[in-house]
Amino acid sequence: MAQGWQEVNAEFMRRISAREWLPDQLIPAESELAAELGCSRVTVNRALRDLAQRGFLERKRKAGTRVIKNPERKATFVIPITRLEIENRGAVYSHQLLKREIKIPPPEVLARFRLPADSPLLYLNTLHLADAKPFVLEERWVNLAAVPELEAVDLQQQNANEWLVNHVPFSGGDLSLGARAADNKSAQLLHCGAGDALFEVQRTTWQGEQIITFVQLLHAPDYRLLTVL
Amino acid sequence: MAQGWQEVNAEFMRRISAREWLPDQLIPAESELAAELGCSRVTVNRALRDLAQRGFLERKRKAGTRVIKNPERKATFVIPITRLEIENRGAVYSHQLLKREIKIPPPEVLARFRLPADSPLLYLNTLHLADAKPFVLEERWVNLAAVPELEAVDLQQQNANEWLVNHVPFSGGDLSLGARAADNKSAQLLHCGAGDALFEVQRTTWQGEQIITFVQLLHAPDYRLLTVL
DNA sequence: CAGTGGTCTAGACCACCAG
DNA sequence: TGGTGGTCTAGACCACTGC
Repeated sequence: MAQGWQEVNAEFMRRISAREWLPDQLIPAESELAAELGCSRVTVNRALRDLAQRGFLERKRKAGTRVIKNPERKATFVIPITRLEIENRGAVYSHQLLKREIKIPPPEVLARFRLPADSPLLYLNTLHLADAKPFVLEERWVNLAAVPELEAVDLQQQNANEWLVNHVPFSGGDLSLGARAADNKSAQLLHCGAGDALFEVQRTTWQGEQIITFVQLLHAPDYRLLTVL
Repeated sequence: MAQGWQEVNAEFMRRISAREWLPDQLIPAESELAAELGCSRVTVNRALRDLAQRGFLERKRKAGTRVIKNPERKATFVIPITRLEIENRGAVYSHQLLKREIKIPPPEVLARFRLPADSPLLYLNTLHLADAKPFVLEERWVNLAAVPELEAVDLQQQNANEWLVNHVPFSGGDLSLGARAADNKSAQLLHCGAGDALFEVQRTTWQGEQIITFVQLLHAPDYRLLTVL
């Protein structure tokens, strides 16, 4: 007789895998399952809730619980702080602030911030190095209206990424991954050839309705983002 | 007085954001918080468990619960079935099976399968198209010892991805994302220039100890993988 | 050892929504 | 409108682990 919710969870998982519960099919109600397995309904609920969160079941009040046909596999990536990512590889982190200026960004950047056409933003261009070798080239736009304190920070010492993480916590954001050929300037900075295929990450971060920062990361060749399904 | 666990959760989140609970600092025990908020300990537990799962708290028996210093942002991507990904964009899906043969793979592939040096695998080369335009080029190796039924399937009709999803459910896997320059053959198939920067996904899928398949996806230029944090 | 989180139970009320 | 999942409560036992 199953006791813990993890055992119950595993048993339900088995039934799905073994096709005892068919895709698109309703499964018994919580109370029935609880009676069958000899545990409380709360335990069944915990197990089913977990399976639903992991994408194997769909639950609706009154309608009941059904098995999902094509369970979508989800991959979770950790969005690391660059310094920690480098240090976790056992390398020494350093960074160079290549440019820092307040200016009006190009229209495609302004559009992301949903700001009027003449809004100045803080532009930062930073090269992050691992063991003194170029690791990732960062271009960042910061909405100073949202984080005015950043203007006074010495970004030679602490990079903007880290300062923002520590001072503007728990915001939302979106992420876009792709590939881009290195232009001449990037190639020079990253010590690679012009035209080399580089892994690119673009991230917009906001808090509430306000957009805080837009950052584009161009990684050195051969960089790969890894995860487990 | 907070009643539901989501309210309790939000209140705790507020305390973290507002630095009432400082990073690296222990927070009161569940029973204390329950007394303070006037709800049961289970409700507090549910709220704290959620915050821990989302990476804001670290919980240890006896040691207590503490606020994490640099909360890691996590991004979740859905790993789509190629056909559905294309159809969700409103395009018509089709695919071409370019090659299908059973052969001994190169050593770097064999190593991923953890198989002896002379193990033959099923090799599949498939081009997936959206509205008849090349979308992604797939190279796949399948361990037929793990899924012998696949050998008899007509993969002109149903692509291997879909067949595997529907017949070998709920396996684990790992994922690697990067950028790669198009070689001549890939460029021709994807209708792009040789050397173009392409977004590459490599995925290994296993069930239990057995490795089922290794697949490499080369996306057409300008493809981007999107998600929300 | 003792305090913490992890979990189970039984019973209860409620929100939702398909029929 | 009744059945379903969502959740709360109070009390209890247990596993882990820092002291």
